[in-house]
Amino acid sequence: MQRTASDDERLTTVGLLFESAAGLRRVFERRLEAERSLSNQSFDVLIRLARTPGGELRMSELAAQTSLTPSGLTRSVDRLNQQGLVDRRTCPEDRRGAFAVLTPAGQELMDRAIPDHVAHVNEVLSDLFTSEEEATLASLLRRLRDHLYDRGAEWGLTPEDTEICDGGG
Amino acid sequence: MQRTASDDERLTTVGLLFESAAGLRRVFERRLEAERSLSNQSFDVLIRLARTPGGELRMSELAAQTSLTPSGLTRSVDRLNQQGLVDRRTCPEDRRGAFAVLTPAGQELMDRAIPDHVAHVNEVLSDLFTSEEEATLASLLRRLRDHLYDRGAEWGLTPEDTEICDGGG
DNA sequence: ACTCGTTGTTTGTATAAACAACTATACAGG
DNA sequence: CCTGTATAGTTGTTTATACAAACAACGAGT
Repeated sequence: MQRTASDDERLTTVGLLFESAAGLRRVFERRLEAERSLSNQSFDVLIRLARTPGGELRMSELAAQTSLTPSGLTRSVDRLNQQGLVDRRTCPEDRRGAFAVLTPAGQELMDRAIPDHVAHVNEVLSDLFTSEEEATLASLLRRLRDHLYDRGAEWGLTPEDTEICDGGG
Repeated sequence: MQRTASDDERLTTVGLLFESAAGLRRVFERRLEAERSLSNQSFDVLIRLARTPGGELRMSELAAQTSLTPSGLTRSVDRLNQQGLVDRRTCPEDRRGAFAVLTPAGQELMDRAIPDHVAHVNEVLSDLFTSEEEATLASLLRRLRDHLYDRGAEWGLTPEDTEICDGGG
């Protein structure tokens, strides 16, 4: 195997990636919980609905986008439904299928939550990277992600493990 | 707020970071489960014990290093104990305390698992980045992690959220 | 020694997760 | 049509997680 960096550098880089992701996730989690009483997962579901014209998506599509299992999504939507943020709508053309659809309350919540989230991301990352550095980071990470997702099968990942959900977060 | 990149670039970068970390985590998880019947979490606990002279660590230390809650670590060590990989040893100087210590079987397992893991990391990342690119990525991620962990309190993180566990993987 | 407050770890309880089994619907072939 | 098979979602069961309470042991001050 051709190595372009030492074993230790590699392990450290991977460790840093995990720590950075975990740190960011926790920061956003806290804020969402404190300000909106929303779990990261709920927000992830809601933001995908909010970004879809009509505010509705098939359950299976939503499951793939959020990296949730079908049963996980069913229960996540159950909870959101109990909170009055999401409704189910049976698909007219395929009566097996169901749409998850934002309620007016859910839409209204996200109309406020999304700009806040964007501002929060900017706040957390402000003054940390130059524009050029940020572009470099994005480019390197994109290559890593694409590499993992393109060749995922070689490393034992199933297709649904490699669903890509851009802009998520 | 001074912005050095557009909102969308920022969100995309964050999304890429999450997807990269999730992808890597899944790849390692599959391999560890398939070849060693070990969860990522178990491996994380074991690797820290294996890297400690004597192969033992206080429960609280281990919890901090693995980002597990104390109760989570208790249960994790319970499972490892049932598998015969870890034992508990009461601390002589402070009888409240307990050490988690690798059993011979656990030590032997890790003697084989760690080199395999390093090889796997190299395999997954081989031919993806140049040495220079990898150094750049590590440097940018380090700044991000340090930024998050230094200023974590501002974003609502508690001290134990920001324990640093280098080389983890 | 006795009490008070603190610390390290474990346990009780509720919430959430994954996996597999199930229901209902769709579709394809005879 | 009728049957077999695949697909969309849901539900049952088991397992893991976090939070808080319990417990045991330490240390300081009296």
